[in-house]
Amino acid sequence: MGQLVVFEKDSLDLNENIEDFQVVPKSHGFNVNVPPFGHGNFGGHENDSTVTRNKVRETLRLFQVVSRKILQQVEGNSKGRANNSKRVDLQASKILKEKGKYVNTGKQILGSVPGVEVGDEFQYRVELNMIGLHRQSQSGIDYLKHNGKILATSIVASGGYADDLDNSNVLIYTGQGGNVMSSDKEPEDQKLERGNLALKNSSEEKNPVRVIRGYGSMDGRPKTLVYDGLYLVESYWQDMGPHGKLVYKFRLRRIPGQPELALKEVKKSKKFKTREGLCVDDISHGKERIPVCAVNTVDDEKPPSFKYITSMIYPDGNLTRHEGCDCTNGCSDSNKCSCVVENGGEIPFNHNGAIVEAKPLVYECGPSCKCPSTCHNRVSQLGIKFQLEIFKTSTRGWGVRSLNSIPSGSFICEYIGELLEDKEAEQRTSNDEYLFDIGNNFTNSTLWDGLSTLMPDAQSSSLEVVKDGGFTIDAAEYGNVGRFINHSCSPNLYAQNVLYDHDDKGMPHIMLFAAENIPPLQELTYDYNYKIDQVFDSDGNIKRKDCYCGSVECTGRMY
DNA sequence: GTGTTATCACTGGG
DNA sequence: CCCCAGTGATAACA
Repeated sequence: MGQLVVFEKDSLDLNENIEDFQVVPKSHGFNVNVPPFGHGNFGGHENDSTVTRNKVRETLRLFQVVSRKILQQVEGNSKGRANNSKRVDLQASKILKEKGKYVNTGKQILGSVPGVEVGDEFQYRVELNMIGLHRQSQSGIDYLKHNGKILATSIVASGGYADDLDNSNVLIYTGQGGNVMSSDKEPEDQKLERGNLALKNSSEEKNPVRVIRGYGSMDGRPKTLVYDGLYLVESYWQDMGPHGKLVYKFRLRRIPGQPELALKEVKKSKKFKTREGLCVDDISHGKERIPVCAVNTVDDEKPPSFKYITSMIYPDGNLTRHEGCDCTNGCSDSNKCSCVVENGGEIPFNHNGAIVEAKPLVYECGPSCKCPSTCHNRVSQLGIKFQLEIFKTSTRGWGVRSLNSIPSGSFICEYIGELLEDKEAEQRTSNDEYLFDIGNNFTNSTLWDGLSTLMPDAQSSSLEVVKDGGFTIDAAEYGNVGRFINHSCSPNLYAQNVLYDHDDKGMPHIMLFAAENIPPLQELTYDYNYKIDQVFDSDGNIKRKDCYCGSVECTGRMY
């Protein structure tokens, strides 16, 4: 057996890494894989690594939906039996493990993990475990044994100790042990064993160590874990800890050549006000609660002009008013609240405002309900929550991205414009780019394949499917930020039909929600759901449009 | 194999 | 917001 590990430049192959370590002569040092930035949708080739990427995304997406469903039950707006445990993360991960949805389950991996990219975000430690990024459920240092010697594979820097979490490429990490975290035991000197020993060995062997950083306070609720890439352990020493006992300290330096974290880029640009310099102006002209900037670093083009509106324009006539509920003390009672009943007995959102799962149609409480605007059954009607900006892409015109991290299930924005009957839509000459065909909007997309096998009761049979109403939303002249969101065959958003102010099921509001955790500056996309050779012009000829989303699933044609 | 223990979790209450 | 105790699952270790 040779030395350690790791990855020749072209050996991203998952199976090789799992079956056994590759042998690289020590003198060559470590050849580090630098994965592409973002979610790997751009310019990818169909090979094992992109396939693995999709598996990782699917596993995480399923986990997020399942954990939200369990949380929904725990929060008590459910008819189901109450579950005692509040650890929705652990319950959800157990289900996925039983169903064999874990990824990278072979031997532990030193270096990059297939399918995981710098900047990927997570909400729970167990997510790291599910995809083989960091196996320890609580411990911050993960390691493997190779030829009788233990080597660190990954660390989680959550700020539980006084670690240096600044924006530099250097991280000072405190070792484990010594009863530092437990209050009921006497603190003692940390020993050079377990994780501490592994980091020491990694320092000597100069093998790459994955770093996952936690942002947000330990007890403050919103916490995000971000995969920060590969580091080398430069040095280690003993230091006096805050409790008067010796602790180990490790200095890690980020390996150059990896993409910068978008999180840091955004912070930096805000600090130096460069983003304000990029921002042409608020395209909503103050109509959104949060300004929507336009940035263009590609060319001189200005955003196209249109009239910004924040609510749908309906044709003259008779929209049936939504019959509201009479709840004055919360809308959680599945029997009393008529809106909850329409949703199949459960509020489709968690208390933090995340949608639980995709449904054919969601009923929010509305203007004719007696409940206040703080009702948990009002989410998408309240407008944009994230700092969105439109930006010029290199191949697909303008696109939309967020400056904030977006947790899976979050509401993004409505697709707003003029509602037209399809007859009228055909007569208009609006650019296809700014049309949304409501009939296309099937929620049973491939995004959620596999969910039903995990949660047998996932879809209640009583829910109606939106009929093909023959309506189109035209956002060419009047619209909102939603008109700029591009299509992708491998999207990170999905379109959800919602009713709250009227009852016409054929023309629901089109609300876009996050289908996964989305890092800052990653382009937001959804599946336009066109069918190839099913789009016609006014003369009845088949129309074609090429797709440039660049994802593995992309057929090259949008329609 | 099987029991024991350590662990930069997580939750909810005060 | 901060601190704390109670409940936990997982993997390493004996």
